[in-house]
Amino acid sequence: MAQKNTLHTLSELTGYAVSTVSRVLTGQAKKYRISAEAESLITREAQRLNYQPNLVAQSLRTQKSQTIGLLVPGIENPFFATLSGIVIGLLRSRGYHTIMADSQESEQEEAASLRMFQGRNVDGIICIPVSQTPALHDEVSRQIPMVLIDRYFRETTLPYVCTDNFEGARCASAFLLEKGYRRILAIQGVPASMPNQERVRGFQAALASGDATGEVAGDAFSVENGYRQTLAAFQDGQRPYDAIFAFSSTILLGVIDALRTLGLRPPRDLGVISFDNNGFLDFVDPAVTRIEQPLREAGEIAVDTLFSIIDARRRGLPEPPLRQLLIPPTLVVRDSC
Amino acid sequence: MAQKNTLHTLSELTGYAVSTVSRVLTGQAKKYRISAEAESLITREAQRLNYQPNLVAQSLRTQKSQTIGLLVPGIENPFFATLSGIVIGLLRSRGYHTIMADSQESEQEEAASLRMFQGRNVDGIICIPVSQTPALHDEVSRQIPMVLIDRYFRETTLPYVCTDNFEGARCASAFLLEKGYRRILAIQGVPASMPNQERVRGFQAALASGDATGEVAGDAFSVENGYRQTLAAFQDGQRPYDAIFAFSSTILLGVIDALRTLGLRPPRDLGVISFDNNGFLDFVDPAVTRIEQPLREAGEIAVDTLFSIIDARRRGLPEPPLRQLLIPPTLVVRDSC
DNA sequence: ATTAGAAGCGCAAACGTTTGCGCAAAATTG
DNA sequence: CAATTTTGCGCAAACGTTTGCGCTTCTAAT
Repeated sequence: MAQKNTLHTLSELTGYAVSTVSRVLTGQAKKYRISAEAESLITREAQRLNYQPNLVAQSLRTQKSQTIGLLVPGIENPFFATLSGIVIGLLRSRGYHTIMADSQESEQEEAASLRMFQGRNVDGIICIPVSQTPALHDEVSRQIPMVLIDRYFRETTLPYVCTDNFEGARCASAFLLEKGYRRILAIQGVPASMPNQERVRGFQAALASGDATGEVAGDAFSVENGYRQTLAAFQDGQRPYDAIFAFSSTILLGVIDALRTLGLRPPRDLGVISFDNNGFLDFVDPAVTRIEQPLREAGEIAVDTLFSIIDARRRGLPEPPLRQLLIPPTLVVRDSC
Repeated sequence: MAQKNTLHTLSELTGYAVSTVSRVLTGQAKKYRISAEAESLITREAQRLNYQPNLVAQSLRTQKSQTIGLLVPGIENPFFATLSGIVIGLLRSRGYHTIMADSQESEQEEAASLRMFQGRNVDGIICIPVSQTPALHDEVSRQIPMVLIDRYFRETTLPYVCTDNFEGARCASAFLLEKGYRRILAIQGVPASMPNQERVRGFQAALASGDATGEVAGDAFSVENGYRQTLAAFQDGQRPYDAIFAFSSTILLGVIDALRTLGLRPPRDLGVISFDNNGFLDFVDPAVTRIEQPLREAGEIAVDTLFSIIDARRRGLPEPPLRQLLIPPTLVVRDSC
């Protein structure tokens, strides 16, 4: 069985008190005027034993954990996976660890995870919210700095950094109209989520100004949903739409699959446009015209914002100005419409 | 500022001792014969205050954490992201939380992460190893149950569950040969990693039996690597190979991209085959023939194995039989060769 | 009327740190 | 040489739990 080395064992081995050992190992030797002799003896012994401080005890004592909680609604979705990867990397480069939770789009799970974060003394939370009301988030964020990413609440005092989904959807829709499409089917994701609502709004705003018609269907950011909705719309050889606007790349895959089943081929038979960045979209046949979101930038801003709050609270300073940001996405034109 | 509720505050509010409160809230009321009256009062008050036990203190005291450490070599790779998602989900369904670390293919980072897991009292570790020698892993695993997934050490007493990469690569190569391809370029990932080495072996084993020739190039599981190697191989209009075997879906994307640049089109101009499962591969033009790995099954076995060890150690039982598993992958035939 | 057992609960130690305070010895000063 | 300061380090409390043990009080049995 491996050794369980504590300050106490080091104390016994070196003959110095636990407190002295602690001060040496936390680099406070100078500050507390520990002799060079003691310092080198202790560090040497710590090296030899591969001493690893018990982070749990440390955290209990200092009320910090060098850990950030990351809450996403479904890690299996490549969009969230990519975003998570970016955030985890950024946190790591700041010396912070990440504890991940997955709410699976469930408010229950979300609440449980937030509570768990509280109980774990995480130093901050980055959250893609699922719930409709910010009550719990507000409460938790009074104790632990939190910033929202990708989704946000309409009226909230929580900082957030999200894509300007309204503008993105408007822009995508306008592009379709410009290309001459007139009957557009938008296949949406989770209807209650803010990005989705904004995309619906953007879609409708673009339609409002012209003579085109549009409809919204669907209920999940999933391949299945894309498949199902497309099949349903084009059943019996009908062609009620001449373009499809998929609200995510997962939905898009379902659409493409369904179109193949139906024997329809974009852009010949109808136009297709999507949301989300995903390198794979360039390799789909045909390469998909899409709205790309600045994920890395969003991640960076979110992490920055989070740490500025953490920092301010630690030093007892007033909270930094509330940062609520909508980053404009960009249209990437390819061959699908 | 939000309330910081501890057993102590509940104790004061209800008039019962901290220990009583603790026992009630951990469901030990019967066991310790706490009166129904006390129990209901305490639970009621805990509800009202939204009491959330301090998991850090709990963990320090009980030496458990309800947390598993997950170490991957690069979360941005969709393959690892998918696998992570599966594992996180499985752990969650067992009531365990996940703390994720990313070694970025660096031994240094890997070591730091494993030490971090130790310091955090995680109850178990699931690891995709990066290091070449199992020394540290062996040491850590004496203290904390660990199972390897996806990659393993050649001679190790650590349990693992991985794809049978030799067989997968052999099978893919054999398929190419069968289709008549004779000059094959294999573009590999991280050369030192076990799956990669096994794939190289499988590739060479398949070639050995016939009259075909093959070469191995590349050094990373990345899109760039695939792109670079393909371009380098086919420069100056040369056609030294009639098929490419990409060792991962990321590499594959680079290959496809390069082929487009070069004006070559599979399967007409040459055959292409890949490793990895990734739903997107069906939507690439042309749909990619590939070796799919049973990710979910692997995740399930890994988690099962881990908990069987955790369980055995907790109850002081002997370790369960060492489980070292190679799961055979499956060939999925599409249109790229 | 004593006593044994049960019922109901509290004391205090322990988990491994960090840190304010204090104390003795050595060094410096007047 | 006495008084003061500096040097070097240890004591013990605290973070919030869990849990072995033991202390009362009550009931019931002898």
